[in-house]
Amino acid sequence: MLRLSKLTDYAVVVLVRLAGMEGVQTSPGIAAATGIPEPTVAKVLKTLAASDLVSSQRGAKGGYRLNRPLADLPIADVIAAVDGPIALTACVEGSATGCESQGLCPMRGRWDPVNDAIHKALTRITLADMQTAPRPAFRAPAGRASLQPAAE
Amino acid sequence: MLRLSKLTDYAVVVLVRLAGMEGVQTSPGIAAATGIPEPTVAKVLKTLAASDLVSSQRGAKGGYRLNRPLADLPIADVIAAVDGPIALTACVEGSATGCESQGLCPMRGRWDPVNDAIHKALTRITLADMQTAPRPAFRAPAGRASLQPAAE
DNA sequence: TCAATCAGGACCGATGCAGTCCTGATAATG
DNA sequence: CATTATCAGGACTGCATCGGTCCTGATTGA
Repeated sequence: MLRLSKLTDYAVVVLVRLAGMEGVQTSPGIAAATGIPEPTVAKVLKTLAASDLVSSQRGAKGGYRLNRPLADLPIADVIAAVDGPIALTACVEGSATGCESQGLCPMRGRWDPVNDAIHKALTRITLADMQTAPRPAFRAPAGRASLQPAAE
Repeated sequence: MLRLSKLTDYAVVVLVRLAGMEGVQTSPGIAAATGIPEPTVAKVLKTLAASDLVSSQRGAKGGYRLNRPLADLPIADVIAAVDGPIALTACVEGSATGCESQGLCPMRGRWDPVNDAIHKALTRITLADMQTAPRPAFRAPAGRASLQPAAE
């Protein structure tokens, strides 16, 4: 459980890749570099652009560019951009009309502290933290420099 | 996203209900008290029993009983019992054979710190915390003793 | 022996996600 | 100005998972 979508995982990979270059990068280019299928990369990029995590340049010589440095990009933002707001139950966030059995459910709103704790934890961790995580990509392919292992 | 299953929500409701009584309680009884359909309650109880969160007494006059007080029951345990281990991606937990593009994925294992943070946050919060959460069910008229079998 | 209750599945429908594709808008270039 | 490369924003489908129900035993008290 608590499984987040693959798209979010892809988004992190794409963003890290995007951070490694100065100019704009195209969807096919990123797809080739990361091994993620091109349509999927395009979809992820569009989603990230909609949330202002990346900027897009249309037309020929266009592409995408990272808006903020990785160290300033909490993973919570990425998850929120791709997977929607971070909420643990369907019964959360002032959806007064969502829960079908409001009168019966004795736990209404009880998940709020849990959600808050998770949100805080996810806001603390940035993509830079994930980039320098202990595990150093044991078989990094060509085109991507091997990351230095960093003790936590 | 990060949505946990309804079953987990039900489990919390059931456990809180279970904590309110001394002796054993039957599935139909809990179903009537909480408004959750009886088969679903039975399923939740069986799952919780499999994880030793509750004890069961078979036969006539049987039922379920809570094993530990709510204050000693972190929400992480409930989630793990109902929804399986807490892990954010499919790429996690030593599944060296799971990821189809190991060589390409530069983020292998990068989610570990995130998972760890979430697990810690979830372990800190117990069911007692959720029971006494700030928000007291803003529209539950009769507290928790609604016996209507969810006409919806 | 009989009835009540849990155990442990199988089973089906609905929901949501992953992934692909299509059509248009924009901008550089010859 | 025409062409081409690229993003924008959908719709669409197949698949997996989950929610929920039900059935057949095993156990135990009366």
